[in-house]
Amino acid sequence: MKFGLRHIRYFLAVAEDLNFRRASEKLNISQPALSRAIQHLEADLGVQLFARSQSFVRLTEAGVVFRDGARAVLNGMEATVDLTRRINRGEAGALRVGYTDFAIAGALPELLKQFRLGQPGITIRPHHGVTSTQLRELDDDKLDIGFVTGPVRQAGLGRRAIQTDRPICIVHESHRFAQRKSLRLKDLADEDFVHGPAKDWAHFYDYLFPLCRRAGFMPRIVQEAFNSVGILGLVSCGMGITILTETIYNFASGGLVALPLEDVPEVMLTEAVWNSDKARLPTLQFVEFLDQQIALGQIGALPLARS
Amino acid sequence: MKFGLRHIRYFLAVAEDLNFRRASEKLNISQPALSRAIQHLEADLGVQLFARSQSFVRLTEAGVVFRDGARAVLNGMEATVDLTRRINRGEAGALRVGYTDFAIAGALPELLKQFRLGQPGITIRPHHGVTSTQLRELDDDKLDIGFVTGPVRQAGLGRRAIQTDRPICIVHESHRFAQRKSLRLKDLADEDFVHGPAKDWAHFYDYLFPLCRRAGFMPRIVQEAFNSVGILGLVSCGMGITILTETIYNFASGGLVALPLEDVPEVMLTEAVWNSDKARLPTLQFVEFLDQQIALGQIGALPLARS
DNA sequence: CGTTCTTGATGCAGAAAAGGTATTATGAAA
DNA sequence: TTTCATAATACCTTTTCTGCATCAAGAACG
Repeated sequence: MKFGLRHIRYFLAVAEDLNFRRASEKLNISQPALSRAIQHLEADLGVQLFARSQSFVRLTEAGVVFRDGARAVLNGMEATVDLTRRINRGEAGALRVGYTDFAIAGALPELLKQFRLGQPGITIRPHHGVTSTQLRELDDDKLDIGFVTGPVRQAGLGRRAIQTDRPICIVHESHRFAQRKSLRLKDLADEDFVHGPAKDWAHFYDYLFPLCRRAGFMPRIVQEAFNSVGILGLVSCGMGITILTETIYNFASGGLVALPLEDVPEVMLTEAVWNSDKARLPTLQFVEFLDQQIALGQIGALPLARS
Repeated sequence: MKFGLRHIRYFLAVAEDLNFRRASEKLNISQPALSRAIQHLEADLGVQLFARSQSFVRLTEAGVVFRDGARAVLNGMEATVDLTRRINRGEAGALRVGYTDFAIAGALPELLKQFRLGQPGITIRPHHGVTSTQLRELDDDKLDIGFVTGPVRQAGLGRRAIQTDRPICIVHESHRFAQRKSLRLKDLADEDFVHGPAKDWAHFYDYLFPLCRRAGFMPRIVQEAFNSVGILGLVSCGMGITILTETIYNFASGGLVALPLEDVPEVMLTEAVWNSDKARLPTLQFVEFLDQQIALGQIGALPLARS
């Protein structure tokens, strides 16, 4: 195999036209150069690819087989080159995105959707994980960017604020609290609570329950649902009240009233973090995208309060 | 795309070793030549494929993608070259084989099986067809070789005798004919006949029925089976007698007696025929194979009588 | 801390390959 | 026969590739 891609291109041109002169013109080379290139190819293969005389040219049986194979090879090569270049420009590749429960319940889905519109070549690989897990995975280069919730005190990480969640109390419009402007935690001491799924919402309750303890009570759980939609549904039925975040309340249907909790000043910050050193191109593109979204006011540290 | 297969081979060598010097030795070129070639490839792609310093070489992300694609391309190219060469040598390709009912019931299956053992690269494409159809298809280059039965008087065809079939009368061992050495056609005038499938056995009956007519009777058909096994099975049950060929009787199970027909001297000759002018390599190889088999006495014009 | 070794890159000259122009040989068409 | 078109060949130029010698920069080692 001494021949190159050049020979293959020449061969395919002749195989299409079955005419050396016309093919040579399409290839922008002289006819003799083309003749000799084909001769070299045939000599190298040890196979006659064209049956030719001065008056006609046609493919031999072996020539037909070679043409089909050569076409496939050339197409494959072009596809590979194209993909390689797109990877190089960051237009293709994979982005491994970690997320916490809060991220996935908040801005993340829309964020990923928007990003994919702008970068359809980049495959998003979402990985669920709590904050500590994500930080370890970032370090082990198993994650490109993480959406983590809560304070992160690790150096060498780039970060952008995505959303701040403040707990709110959600009650049905027929509830005795419905007319009030706001609540205090201790007002909830005797209420029935609808609880989120313990496994998926662990982080939220790790944050909330200490607050309740500080207010002198433990929430009395009367119902548990599988997800936020379920929680809101049970509250809608009057099964009890719940504490969720503004973000999640945005998905609520009618008949519900959200009440701020006066004595809970803390907010839960969800951030995007990535390893500045190991950042690959798709990561950088995603960060750039995040900055655009922040500039547009779509995401950031301001609460997305429902008007 | 100015690079050639040479660049790809060089690239893959470096991608495997991640060491320019060792790779250059494996490629039997000097290290500077290899460095240059890789530089040209990268410049042509506009993509850095290797991250390198004086102390280490590793693939970039784009390099990994290019390596995988390039491997596939090179493998595809080698496979194509190999197939092309085998086609050229007649070791691969397709052989379109026509056959009549007699051929397929006789020597043909074993013949094709043996041929495929010796030429596993050649795909056999069997086409059923009566003699006249096969001759037309040979002429139209829709068939490479035909197994035809009966006299063929067409010029320009190569031919080899495959088998001669003489009709025999088959009866159950309890039949009154069973003790006889031979029969004459007219003996059968009052017998019940088991008939082969009209469609598949048309040629045989076109040959046999005129003989019966000459003997002054028409066979009285009492049963019809789907194939030769079915016919023999019905004869085994005592449903009637039948006339088949020696070839087919070779497949019979026990309890049956074959009786020669004294007054039927004609034999049915099955021949392989092909177009000498248009013969492609696989065809010639098959003819050569036939000649070998004839030399071995496996096939030919001698009747394969059951001892 | 310097020495030595190894690695990849570079300069240059010779070799090889590819290309172009002019021409030839051979069928087909007029 | 003449003319036309085709593919092949001859000959020379240009481009590309290669090897040798060498350089620059880390790594290994005493």
